[in-house]
Amino acid sequence: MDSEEYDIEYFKEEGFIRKKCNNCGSHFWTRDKDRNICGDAPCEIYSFIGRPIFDERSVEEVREAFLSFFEHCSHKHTRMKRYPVVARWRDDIYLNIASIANFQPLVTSGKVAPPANPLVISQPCIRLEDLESIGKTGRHLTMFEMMGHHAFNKRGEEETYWKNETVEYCDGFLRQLGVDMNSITYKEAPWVGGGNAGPCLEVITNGLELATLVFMDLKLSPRGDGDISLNGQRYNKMDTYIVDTGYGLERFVWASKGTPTVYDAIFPGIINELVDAAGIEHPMEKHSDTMTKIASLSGTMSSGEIAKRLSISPEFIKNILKPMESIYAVADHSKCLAFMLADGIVPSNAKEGYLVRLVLRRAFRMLKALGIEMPLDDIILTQIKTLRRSFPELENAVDRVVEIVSLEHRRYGETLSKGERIVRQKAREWKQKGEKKIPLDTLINLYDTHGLPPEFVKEVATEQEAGIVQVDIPENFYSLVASMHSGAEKEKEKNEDVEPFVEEMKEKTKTIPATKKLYYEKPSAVEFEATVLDVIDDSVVLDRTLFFPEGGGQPADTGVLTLKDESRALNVLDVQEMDGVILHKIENGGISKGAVVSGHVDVERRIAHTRHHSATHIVVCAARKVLGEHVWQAGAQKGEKRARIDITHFKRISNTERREIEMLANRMVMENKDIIARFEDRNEAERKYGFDIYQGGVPPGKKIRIVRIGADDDVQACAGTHCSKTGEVGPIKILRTERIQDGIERIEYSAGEAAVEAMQAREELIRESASVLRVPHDKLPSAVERFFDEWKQLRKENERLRGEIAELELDRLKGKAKEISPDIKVIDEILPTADTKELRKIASQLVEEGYPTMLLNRMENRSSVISAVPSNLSNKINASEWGKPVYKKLGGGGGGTAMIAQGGGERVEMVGEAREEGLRFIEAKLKKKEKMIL
RNA sequence: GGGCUCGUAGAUCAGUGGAAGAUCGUCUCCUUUGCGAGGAGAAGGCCCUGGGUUCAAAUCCCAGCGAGUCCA
Repeated sequence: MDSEEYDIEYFKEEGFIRKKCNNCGSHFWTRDKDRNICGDAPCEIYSFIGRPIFDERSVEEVREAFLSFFEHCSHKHTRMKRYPVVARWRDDIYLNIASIANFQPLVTSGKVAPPANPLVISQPCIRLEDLESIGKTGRHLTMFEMMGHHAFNKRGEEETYWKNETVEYCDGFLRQLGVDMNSITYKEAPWVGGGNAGPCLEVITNGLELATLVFMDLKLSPRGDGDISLNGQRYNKMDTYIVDTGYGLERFVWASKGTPTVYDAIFPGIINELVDAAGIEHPMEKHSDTMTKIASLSGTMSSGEIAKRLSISPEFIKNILKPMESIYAVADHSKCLAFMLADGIVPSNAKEGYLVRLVLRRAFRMLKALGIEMPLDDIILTQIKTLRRSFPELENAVDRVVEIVSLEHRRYGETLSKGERIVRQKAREWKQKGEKKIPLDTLINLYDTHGLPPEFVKEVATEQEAGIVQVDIPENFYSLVASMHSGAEKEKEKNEDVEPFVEEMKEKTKTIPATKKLYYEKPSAVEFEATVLDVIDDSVVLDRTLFFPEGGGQPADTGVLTLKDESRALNVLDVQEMDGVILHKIENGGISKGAVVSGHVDVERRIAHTRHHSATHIVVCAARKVLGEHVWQAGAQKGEKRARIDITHFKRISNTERREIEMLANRMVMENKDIIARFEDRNEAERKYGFDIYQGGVPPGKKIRIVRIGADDDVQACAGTHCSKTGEVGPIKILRTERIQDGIERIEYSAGEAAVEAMQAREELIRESASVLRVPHDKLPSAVERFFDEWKQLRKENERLRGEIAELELDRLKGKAKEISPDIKVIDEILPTADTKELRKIASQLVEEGYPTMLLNRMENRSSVISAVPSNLSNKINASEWGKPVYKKLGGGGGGTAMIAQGGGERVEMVGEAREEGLRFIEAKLKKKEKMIL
């Protein structure tokens, strides 16, 4: 990046000098002519520990100072409310990682006007990249507030402000706080992130980076042919250029207090509670010198290096530093969880829900290791009590937070106790096999499939009762797991084939004016006239249309287009929208530009879709009322006969809840509320209704279509077709609920005629079942139960009787034994009705009494054979070989041991011959033996 | 969105193609003044559902339903 990017007038006016860091080689600006290093860690140690940079301020004070500074500076910034920590308006990230993330990608690309310009905000952000470092480094936080002032500029329009003012304001704000101006350095550090990039200045004092001033004016070029190269990727200039600043709220508070860690600065209360609960002492009480030294170095080197440098004893690390790290991490995690859960994230095995579970389980683990009994939900509630002054909305969620956290705690406990059993058993297995160590792939497998961290496996496996098996945990364990998974990722390439096609169609439709959407203006019309603007392959573009294109889970309309002149009808198979241009895919071609057509929409299909779409809004609304505010639509599909929505919820929807949702939904129908759909200004809509309107996704554009039911019972951004009154939806019948993922429930339902049909189908099911059993409908459950019980009893009775028959058969069969050679009496019989089990039972009895036995049965379509030989004859006859020719005769196979074998075949008519075959075999065998003996 | 693992007695699990098992719990009897403990015995299984392969499937294959877990 060129150095003139940082050629900023304010620096010159103020007498800043551009220097090159003697240590790291990066360029920086400073007022101090004697300064030769950039001032950033690791080039400089934290010099503010124990020596605050400015007067002590609380989190609230710093935040307010920042927001009002920018509200009242010469560019009057508008103060914005925070956005949620879960980035539901974006499909590339789950969590809100920066204040600018609120405005990506639609505002930053210039497609949507900013909600205010310039603006200032303090945005709670969550970053889990450095999860492992939390508590250890003293500066990492999973959840922090990024204070930012943003100015959105567009080329060719009047500039709000750019680099010069940004630096001037930063300087001014630091001066107002009382920071020594000579200590400040502005370090040049090109910034890259989220598909954008630009020059950037890091604002540093006393070794601590307080803020980042980004001048975002580049975007990643999709084909890699951009003019500007950064970090090995090509970028192009954007049409917009944006001031994106990030001031670390917690860092300012830390700098003002000079505590050893940022955690001590922002959660002193929680930390004291945890220290007490763990029964230890905060090391600052007795070892404040050591702690201050460690803290000063913590930005510069790893904890291992620090320990070496300061010759800290391993005992001190184990007994004092390690527990403190966990306490810091719990304090941090509990705040992170407060925001995640209150903003509606539901724990799950997928997506953002997995992230919240990850943090939850880390916190549980550390609390357990610290021996703290206090439940995590109590700690989170304490956090919320502190936070509610600034974020009163968190308090609305306390009941849900408590429920989710204790539920997750229970689940985690179950996972661990199950894991304990698994590990113990595996350990025993290895012990028996003589293995001393658990193999690495097993260790990885235990984590991957059962969620058992290697530390846990080690703990259990080395216990006395498990047999003390060695466990070696490699340093890079977690990256090994990660690399194992990355192998399967190449599958995704399929999607890339679709992209060029979409690009191509976009290119082709680019010059065509947007189609007029009659289906919004006249929702109930079914016929229209239009002119053909263009024909692309088998798709027709009209100047206006009633055909609804597929979108938002609503399938496309079908119908016919009739050519005015020829009165020829063309079937419309599919309708798609490309950047406002609607493509009608037709079955039979022969249509040309300029033709006038009349269109006719398949009205039955359309109405069914419309009902199901309105029903979807009603069901989600009912579900939110029954289950809670955290319910968020995670996908939807409408059809003619049924529709489904996936919603986030932390447990299974019970039978009662399902019925309650159904009742509430139908009540909304019966109240015949108005459904009003109209286009509204996006920013205004967001202000009025909040981000809950984006349940079905975030539509592009400055204006968005808002669908409201009743007195704003439900408000959503939605492009679909809707009834004008809820009464038109007709009955709503929930068909089933399904758990498609942990934390996501799918509700399937029918509306209108389809609902009546569904109810009739169910009724028919009951009627048929009842008539089979010849009982009235209401006796069905008791009758089924009775039949099932009786069936079980009869089955047992049957088994018992067959046993008795077997006993009785014994004498009869013994009487029919054939003396083939002296002292050897063979029994071979066909017992047509006996089952295999019975044959076996009888045969084993006879064998015990010394008879070689072969028994056959004759079922409807197969015949089974059992052959058994007493042990004293097993050297002469092999039961398995004896059976072979018999199975063959029956057209099947079989086998077994020399003592007992079984088999059979499907040629039941051959049973008699098969039996003779068996007899011949054994005669031959015994006679031969006899001869040999003779 | 992708991967892996698991569904067998009330509970926890063995069994991995040739007669459904163990431990705990339950019940009955013995022992005891009673409880506990001990001894003897018994009951309790659509081996998740549906297809397929096989002479034969709890076991192998496919699909579904249910549960757990890891990764993006």
